[in-house]
Amino acid sequence: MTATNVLTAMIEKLEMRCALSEDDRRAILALPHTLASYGPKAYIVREGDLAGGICAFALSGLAFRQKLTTDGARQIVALHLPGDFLDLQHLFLRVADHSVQAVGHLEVVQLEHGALQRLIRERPMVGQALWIDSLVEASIFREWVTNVGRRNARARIAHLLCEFAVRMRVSGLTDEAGRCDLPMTQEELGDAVGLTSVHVNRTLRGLEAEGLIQRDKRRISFDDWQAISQIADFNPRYLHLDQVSRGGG
Amino acid sequence: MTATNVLTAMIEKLEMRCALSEDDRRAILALPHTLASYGPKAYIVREGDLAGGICAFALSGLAFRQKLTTDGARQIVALHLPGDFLDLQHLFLRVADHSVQAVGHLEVVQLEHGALQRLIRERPMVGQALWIDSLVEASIFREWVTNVGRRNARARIAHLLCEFAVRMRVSGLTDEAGRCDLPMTQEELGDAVGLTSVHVNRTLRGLEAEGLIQRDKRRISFDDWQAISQIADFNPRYLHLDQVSRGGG
DNA sequence: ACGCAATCGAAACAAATGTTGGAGCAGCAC
DNA sequence: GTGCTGCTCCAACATTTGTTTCGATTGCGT
Repeated sequence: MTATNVLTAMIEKLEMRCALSEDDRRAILALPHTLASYGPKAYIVREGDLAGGICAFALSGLAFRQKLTTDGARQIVALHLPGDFLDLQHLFLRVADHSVQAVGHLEVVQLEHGALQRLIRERPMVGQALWIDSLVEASIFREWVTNVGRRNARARIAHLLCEFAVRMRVSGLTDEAGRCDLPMTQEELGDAVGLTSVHVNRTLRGLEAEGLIQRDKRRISFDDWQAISQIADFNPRYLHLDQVSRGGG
Repeated sequence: MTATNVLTAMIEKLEMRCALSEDDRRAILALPHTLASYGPKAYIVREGDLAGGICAFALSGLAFRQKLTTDGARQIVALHLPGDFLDLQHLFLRVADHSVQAVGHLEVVQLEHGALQRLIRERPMVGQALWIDSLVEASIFREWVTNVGRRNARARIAHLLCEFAVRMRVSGLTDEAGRCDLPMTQEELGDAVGLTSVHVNRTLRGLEAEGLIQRDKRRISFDDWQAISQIADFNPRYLHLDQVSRGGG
């Protein structure tokens, strides 16, 4: 992947958030940046870090955000796919309140906070697009609170699958058949939906027995969208996929 | 409360997020605004609303954000005190993904989205302060995911109390003794921490029996901060109270 | 191909939390 | 005051979810 289309991917993402001018795009393409890659379980940001360094944009691979409790339990609070900003959430904060970790192999573009902040000051529309992106992430956090707080195990897991599938589809990452696989261990799944891996295993086997999902090794997929999204109580509104049409504020 | 010190409260809040210039403050004071008040359970924003109208800043009273599931369960995803912006989260979004509701009697200043967006464009530092405020809210959402997903009933409720107490203290709303009361019904408490009101009741009685909290009618308070915050696994880092010292980005 | 480590599948049992239903009590409208 | 209405408190019981443990399987490095 060349330097140019690396930043083009970022422009595409931002244009999903609000309309940009030719000057905006030029300014983005002029950003100083470096490519980096992380191995499985590598940390991109670590809770407690003094932020203010680097903001990454994912090109390929998966990552998640997580928090730890004092007794060692982990809660995954967000998933990230290619095309997501990985720590816009810390852009203006002094110290990281959570960690960001690669799932498998992960490739990113790194941008310095300083450069990004300068861009935001000089190209307000780009700033707005970034702001909107962080607001959409916040909306997803709220849905996760609801998912973990008010749905049972079946619905929680189904909901996670639905969110993942929709986001993959929107990013053009599903296969020809429109299917996609979620390559997480059952323990990671549990940490994302507030369950133990044992109960995730039970629930997953149940869903498979009912013919609602298929599993192959560590990958989960499904093809009856209607059925699974109903079980999940899934309404994509919170993903704010309609932002494009808004144009600039 | 006069129009002037109404906006002064807003300036104070924003200066907790980043340093503002004299011009910034003047621009804020020049904002067109109206006062409004809501009765108990009145909606300030309703899920599904086309956003783009009004952004409120709370002057007195409590409010919370909530989402509903299809089968009617409610999840409260945030609490708001005097001095909080009530729907910065929707400032740039087309349709509201959740509701904001008054708890008791609530007084606010209303600002039009258009006016706010103009202010952001003309005074970038004010924009940054608002952005930071929304990032801090997002951080609180993440902590709530963790609270609901990975702590037991005792810890969850204690954590909510701790968060409330710290935020009240920071806003200068505690009484002389540094105590504060949380005037929510047990059902509302349950909806905030992902439990039923029955289990909230059990847990609350347990905490009181152990001498960790006191209750008077619908109000809960405590005075052994050490004890309660340990039970809650409470670490105030996620509230990002240290933003002030950062100055401008 | 071999062996180690991680993950999955599974069962028995334990604990936490939810459900239902109802009694008592406070606040509020009249 | 009287009668509602909503909240608190409580108990019995049901259900979901967690814990522990272990064998089977898979992935991976050599």
